[in-house]
Amino acid sequence: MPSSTVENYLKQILLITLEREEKVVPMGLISESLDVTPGTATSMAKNLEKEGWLCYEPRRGVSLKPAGRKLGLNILRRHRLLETFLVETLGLDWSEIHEEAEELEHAISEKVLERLDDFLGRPRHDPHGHPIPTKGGVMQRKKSRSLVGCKEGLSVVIESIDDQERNFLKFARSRHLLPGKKIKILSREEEADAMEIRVEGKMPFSIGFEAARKILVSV
Amino acid sequence: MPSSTVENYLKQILLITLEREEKVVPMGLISESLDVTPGTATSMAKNLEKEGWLCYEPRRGVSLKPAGRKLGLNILRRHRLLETFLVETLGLDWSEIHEEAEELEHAISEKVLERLDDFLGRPRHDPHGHPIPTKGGVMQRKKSRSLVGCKEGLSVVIESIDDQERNFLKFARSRHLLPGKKIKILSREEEADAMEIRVEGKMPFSIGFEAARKILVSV
DNA sequence: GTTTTCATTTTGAGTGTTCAAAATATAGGG
DNA sequence: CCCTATATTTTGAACACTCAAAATGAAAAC
Repeated sequence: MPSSTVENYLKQILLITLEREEKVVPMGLISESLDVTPGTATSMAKNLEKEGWLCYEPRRGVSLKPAGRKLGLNILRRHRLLETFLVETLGLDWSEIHEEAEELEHAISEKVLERLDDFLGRPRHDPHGHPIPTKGGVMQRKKSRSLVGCKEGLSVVIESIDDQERNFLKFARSRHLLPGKKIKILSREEEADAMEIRVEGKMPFSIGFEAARKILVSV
Repeated sequence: MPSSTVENYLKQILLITLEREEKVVPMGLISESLDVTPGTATSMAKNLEKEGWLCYEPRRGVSLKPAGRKLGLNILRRHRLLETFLVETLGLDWSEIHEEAEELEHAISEKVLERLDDFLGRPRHDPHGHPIPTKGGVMQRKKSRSLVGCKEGLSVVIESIDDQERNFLKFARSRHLLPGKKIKILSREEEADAMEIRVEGKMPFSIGFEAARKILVSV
């Protein structure tokens, strides 16, 4: 039975793999995202290789083997289902569910997870708009673009919010930047690193490129 | 923040303290109930003392300090609320919830726990009939007697089932031995170590003293 | 008052995970 | 081609928890 440390490494490596669309993940990204020193990530990578979860190529990085990918997806499923439960059923705030799910995902059994899935009505997306992998380990990956790349005048629908940071999520909710909402890009100011947008039915406001980058949309 | 190991030790020590109605808990009972070697229990007791949870008197045992008692009660609260949730909301079987709750109790935050408590309607007893400590750390202790000590002809109500063992719980449920059920003692056979009982509305059957001991009742 | 028995403690070691700091590769710029 | 900046690896140590097995203490049996 893999420890929660192992589970965290594999989940994070999976997320980085998907994000970069690149099989090999350099050690730096791992140590940074898990907040451990580089040396720790290296020694852990060797352990994970010995246990068959991934391949470790010195000075290049790691790449998930099928077993590691499967476990990573499974943890992601747990995480996202739990987040959904915390918001839908217990009414927790969008901005505080990540840390909670981070703990619970390692403690919940397969059996309880499936019951929870039933109870929630087998949702396909979590509250952030991220897809929930199926029990079989399948996760549909739609190529969504970031708000930051959208031209003036365009109307788009928010697909997901790609940041777990508390304060950013609070901001997003306060401006009604939620999955499913329609928004229009009123103007772009290249020099000011900002754009002006309007969420349907709300007041227009401006948002910096850095923040807009975290908002994924579909046309 | 106490580790789940610490939490487990304190919860178990609390349970033994309550059961024996004796402040000092000998090391043997601890190592047995947590399934660790005696040496491990001793060295852990020293750590727990250093951290202020309890007093350790060599060759006598440990006794909880207020902090340890409080944390123990808190873990017990988590455990029993989670068991209730697993049965009431997710429909898990009575006999399988103990192990599940055993894991989750260390991962759930205070905040989520209180939301869960609200969601469940602030139950006072878990599915086994055990009292759930309040948020403030109060647990009412009714002196209930065991079925094994009941005389022939007596009618009693089941208060709780004092065993977490899967197979025993399965047996109990199959015979409708559940908290709240009324039962009548039809006869006692001292020599046979068994008694014949009838659950209200069901067929009579006999139960050994060993099993009857685990069933707590009120007159 | 010895001896036996049983519970408990000590000792020495191992596992998994982590860090800080020193050593080493690799890629790019001069 | 060398030199520097950066990413990565190695080393040595620590922490929390665990075990097996030997040593000790205290109570019970003789």
